[in-house]
Amino acid sequence: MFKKVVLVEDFQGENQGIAETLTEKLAIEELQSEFYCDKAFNRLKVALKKNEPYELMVTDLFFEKDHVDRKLTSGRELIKLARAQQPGLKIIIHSMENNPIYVNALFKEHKINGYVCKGRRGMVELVNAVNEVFHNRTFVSPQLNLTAANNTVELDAFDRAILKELANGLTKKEISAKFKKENRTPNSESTIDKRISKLYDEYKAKNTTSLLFKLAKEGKI
Amino acid sequence: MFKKVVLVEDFQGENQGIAETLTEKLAIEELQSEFYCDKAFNRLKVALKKNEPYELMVTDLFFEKDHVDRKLTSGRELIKLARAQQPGLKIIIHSMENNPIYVNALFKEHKINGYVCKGRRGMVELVNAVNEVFHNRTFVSPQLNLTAANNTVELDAFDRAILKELANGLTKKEISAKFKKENRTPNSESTIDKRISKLYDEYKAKNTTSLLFKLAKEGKI
DNA sequence: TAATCCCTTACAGGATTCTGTAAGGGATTT
DNA sequence: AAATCCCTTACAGAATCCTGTAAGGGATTA
Repeated sequence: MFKKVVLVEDFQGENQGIAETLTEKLAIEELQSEFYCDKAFNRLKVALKKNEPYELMVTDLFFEKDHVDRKLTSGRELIKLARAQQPGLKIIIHSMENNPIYVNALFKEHKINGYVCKGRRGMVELVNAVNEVFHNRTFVSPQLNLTAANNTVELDAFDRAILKELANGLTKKEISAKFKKENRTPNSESTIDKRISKLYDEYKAKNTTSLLFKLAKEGKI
Repeated sequence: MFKKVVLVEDFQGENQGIAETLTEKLAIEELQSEFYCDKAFNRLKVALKKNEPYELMVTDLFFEKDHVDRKLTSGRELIKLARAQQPGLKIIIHSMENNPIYVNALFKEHKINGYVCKGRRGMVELVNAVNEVFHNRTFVSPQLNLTAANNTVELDAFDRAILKELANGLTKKEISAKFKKENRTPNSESTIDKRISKLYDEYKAKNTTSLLFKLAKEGKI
């Protein structure tokens, strides 16, 4: 089993519960609990320098903001840097996020090794995940169903820029004017119109209202 | 200190962490961990019958649905029944919810004794909360700031009905027609117009799009 | 060079939204 | 009974949204 593991989770209760599971059920010898991404990344870096690298990182994705200054504000950023620095590190995510699209992206982009949803069976699954990952396999919470139809399309920068202004209540004419003023292009009302219409199709929305609602609900914006 | 405590929390990791805190840090002698509201309520009932009632309940608010059938689906329902059955029971809520309006309502309607936000300092706060409540005081997580300006207004049933249809992309005319068909009242286009306009003021939205976006983001709908 | 594709832009008209005025009815107050 | 308040409803005009057609330019391909 893994000997050296770092746990990154900001919720105190959850952190404690996971730590107990990892040390009791899985007999991890050296477990380092962290509450901030920056601190965790530092741990990884120092350990690597000393030639005593961590073997596994278990991390959350979303971290609450507080009075402490931070460079890394999300698990995603932490993972990116950690991967770049130490390609062999095993990474398991333990998070509330249950959007298959998002999770899929993490597997593809950052080569994570496991994904566990927080929930009723969170600890049972985590134990399984650690075991699987230890044997060089991947693990995904069953409820996620990653293979299911993920026919949604990614939003590009232009889409996002438009959606942001729509969310603020600007009309298309106003958005066009704003883009022109800020020398952003494309910026004509027609093109903006066309883009939004395309999004209607892609997200099966009938109008801007339902589009923004759906995207907000899915956490895409 | 309390001797007999029931903990109701569906997330396995969190449940474990809290249990450890309560038994280790607070020396609770008899702690019962439950993952479902129904089971917790049963525990309370049986203990009361035996004349060995629980003194404190620590509970979450939101419980994930799974394959197990359930009558009580939320902490709120559990609290209501528990209060009715055993008015002297102390209740502390430990939840993600950080909407002051909602928390305020819980204090007013159900006379809860403490409210702790899940988060970085969750366990520290929980220990404080239990101590305060033990001495017949109340506790609220500092970040909640219950007294602060809560100028947001609750959405009533009519508001919600309208917003739901708007989110689905129906026009006001369609909503009006639908309400008429379903014999729901009020149902005129004008009244629906007026209601939505009122919501613009209350939520500082410029149009339906920004209104739905804001409400979705705030988790109100 | 011509053909084709894709993106941007313009324009237009029918539908919908947004906002204001106004009228009627029920409940409460004077 | 009269006055007042609040909610519902109708209507209307200006602004905005939504959709379709069409034209122009750059890039790629034949």
